[in-house]
Amino acid sequence: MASPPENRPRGAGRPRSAAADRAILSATRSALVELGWSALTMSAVASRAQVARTTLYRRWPGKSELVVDAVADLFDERLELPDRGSLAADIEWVVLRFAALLEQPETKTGLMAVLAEATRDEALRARIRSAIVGRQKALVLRGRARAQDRGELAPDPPGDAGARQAARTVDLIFDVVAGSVIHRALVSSEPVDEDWARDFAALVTGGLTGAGPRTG
Amino acid sequence: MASPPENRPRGAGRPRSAAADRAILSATRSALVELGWSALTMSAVASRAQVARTTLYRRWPGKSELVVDAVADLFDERLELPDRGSLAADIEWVVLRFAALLEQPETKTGLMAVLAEATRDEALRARIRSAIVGRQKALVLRGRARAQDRGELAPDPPGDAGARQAARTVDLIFDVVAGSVIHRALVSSEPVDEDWARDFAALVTGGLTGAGPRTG
Amino acid sequence: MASPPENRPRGAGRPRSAAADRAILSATRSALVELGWSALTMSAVASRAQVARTTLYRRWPGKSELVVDAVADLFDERLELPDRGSLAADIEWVVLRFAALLEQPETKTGLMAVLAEATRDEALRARIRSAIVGRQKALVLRGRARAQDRGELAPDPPGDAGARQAARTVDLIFDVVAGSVIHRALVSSEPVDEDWARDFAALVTGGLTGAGPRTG
Amino acid sequence: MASPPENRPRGAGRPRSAAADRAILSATRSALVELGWSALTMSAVASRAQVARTTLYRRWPGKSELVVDAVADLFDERLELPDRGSLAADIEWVVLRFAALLEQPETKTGLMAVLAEATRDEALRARIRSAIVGRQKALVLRGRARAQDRGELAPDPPGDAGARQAARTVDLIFDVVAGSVIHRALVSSEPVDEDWARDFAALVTGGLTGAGPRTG
DNA sequence: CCCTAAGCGAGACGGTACGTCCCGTCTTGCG
DNA sequence: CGCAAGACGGGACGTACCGTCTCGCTTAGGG
Repeated sequence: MASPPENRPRGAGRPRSAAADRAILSATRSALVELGWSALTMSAVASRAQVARTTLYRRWPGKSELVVDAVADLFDERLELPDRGSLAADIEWVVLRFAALLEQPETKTGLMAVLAEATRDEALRARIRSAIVGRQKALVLRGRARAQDRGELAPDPPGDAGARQAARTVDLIFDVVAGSVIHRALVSSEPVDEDWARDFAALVTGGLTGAGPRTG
Repeated sequence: MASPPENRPRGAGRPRSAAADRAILSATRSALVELGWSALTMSAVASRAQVARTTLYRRWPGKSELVVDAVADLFDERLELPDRGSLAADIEWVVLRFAALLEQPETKTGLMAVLAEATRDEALRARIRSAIVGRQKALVLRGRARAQDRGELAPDPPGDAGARQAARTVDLIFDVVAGSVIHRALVSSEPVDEDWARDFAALVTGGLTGAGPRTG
Repeated sequence: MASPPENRPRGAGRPRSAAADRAILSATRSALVELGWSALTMSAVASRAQVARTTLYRRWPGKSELVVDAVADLFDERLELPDRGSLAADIEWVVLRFAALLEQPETKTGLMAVLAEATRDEALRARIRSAIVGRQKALVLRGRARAQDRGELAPDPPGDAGARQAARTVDLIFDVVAGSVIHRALVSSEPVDEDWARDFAALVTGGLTGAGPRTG
Repeated sequence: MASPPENRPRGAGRPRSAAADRAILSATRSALVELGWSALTMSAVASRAQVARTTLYRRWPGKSELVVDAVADLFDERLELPDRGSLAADIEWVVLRFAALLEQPETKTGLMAVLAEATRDEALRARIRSAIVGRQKALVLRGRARAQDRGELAPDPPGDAGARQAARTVDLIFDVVAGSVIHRALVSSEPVDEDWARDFAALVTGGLTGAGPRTG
């Protein structure tokens, strides 16, 4: 759940309203869709959330951080990976699932804007990774393990070297899957439909089962 | 060369200074690096370019358009693709080449910012595609043709269906290559080094030469 | 002693801390000196008095009232009028005494600020008159009586008309003395020293003993 | 005429609107009357003057300075001193004239507030003296000269000592007249009517013609 | 001796004004 | 007409206080 960091002493003083938190994040998302990043103002969010502007600043340092948290919620939804029978089918499913997320205007606008803002701000980048991107990586891990169980992929070699190699592969797959879908959807402005998903899954599966990355 | 559209009547009055154009675009790039997108102001550009703010507005409608033009220049550099002997080696070379471009702070910041801005603006998105992204696609075409000459990839089937199939594959490869590199560099914040490029190239080559996208 | 009105039911519950009252008024005075009226905030007073902001509001309705009470204390000091032997000497003494009070930064700032605030608020003006200004008038009465005893001034004529006439004169003297000193010290920004006091006393004594106000 | 200092380079750029200046000062005065010092905001002034808030800040650093200039205008009115035939009558006239000024709510509120603010700010105090208070002193000089011509007052002794003595007397009278009237009107909250003016004039004339300040 | 009503600290809350910065437009005067 | 300079109306920013409101914890009487 996305919300401002709660490392406050607690005990003294009136507690913060949890309802306000929810209202603010929700208002941020809807305002983001209607106004876009640059026209999104703290005032707009505040008035939509029926909350004073100061309350926003009490919880978040600025627009970027607020939007990151607001957008992160959207990526919190079900991350289950139903077993579709084969590695290729699993990949297709993930791709379409992710694409559906990027279809939603709020996700699209928010994600890109926040990424752009993060270009110059490593702290923000880290926040994005932990709040949004990182948790998607679990999917890759699960799908890979399942493919190994099925015998589609070779099991990890034992030992430290094997673990390192596995991690490298997971990172690679993750960048390829997420990056390709984002690029297709947001840069090329072409639909990520079933056809594309099938082509993409075939490409990746072929690469993985055929040669696979060579050991460094 | 990026510059403001020149569909002006021409003839009467003092002509616009070409030197100003150059100074402005260059100032925009340097300011973008130092300040980042959001802190980049027209005033800042104007004072760096030793130019009045009015002069900027006479040539570009706003910040986004100015930055797109300024950044586009950077992608105009050499797009040659030396023959490295194999498909995998060619891909590696392209990846590292592109990564080097993204290392430059101006490219990184500018590209992401402009993409984010474009999320809500199809006209801007088109401008980006034609000015920046599109011309990269030529590389993919050339590399693929070369691999077909070498026999690494099957030649395109004849007829319309074959051409469509070829176009689909080119688009796919392009999204995969560009997207993966961008994601690795700008989201995961991990280096796009020779090791990663080799792994990536192996993955893609395996997918292409092994199964390849099935015909829809 | 200045303090918040105590018309509270009394009996049940924890009684208010008298120490807090003292700390608050003292903190108000010191803060007033260091910060001036406009920069003086309830928060500043609270933190100096080691007291919660709420405690202030429980006792005073706002800044003006708090400052009036705090400043009034300063005018509570010794109001004795030693017999200096002549009307002129008595006036000199009063003038220098008052000037010394206005030298103190807390009195100066506080008095003017409170007067300004009172310009639009008759209730506050009344409070000031009764808490601060009014009690100074006793000095004039005493000095005048003494001068009449000495024979420097004519005794009050008997009857109502005489009393009214006496009251008018006292009011006049009071405004002249207080007003002149305040103007010299706070507007002209010139020192109220012994020379000035002597000149002033000479002027007033001359006016009083010579012609004196004619009967209306 | 009160207005922001005009020590700007001049020549380049669009000149400031003089109409705006007038509108702002006038709006300030009316807002001051209706709202009082503390409720007077820059926004209120701006909207009354049909001017952007930034325009205010371009010309004055803050509220205090703006109000000083606005109030100063009111003291710019006719400062003539008609010859009323005697020193006492002249003084009466000046007193009533000044009192009439202080009756106007704008003058009253503005003057006191500005004086209070100036208590802690010598620069502001100087500005007040030069813009408001100082020019009133000319009246005293003229009245005194006229009384000397009439023979009511002794002529100034020649030489430096005489000039110094004259200056001291003028300063004294000025503080006494202005201070007494202000105190009567704004602190005692009593009317400065013809009766009071006559009493006051009698007191001062008596002091001047009778003993007068002794030589230090 | 405990009960209870108030005091008290802390701090969140809805507001409002501040003074600054930038936007995009407009008016100047000089080439 | 281009151009530099800079005023203009407008709007968002982030900060500081305001006066009110909840909290949980003292802390005195009064039963």
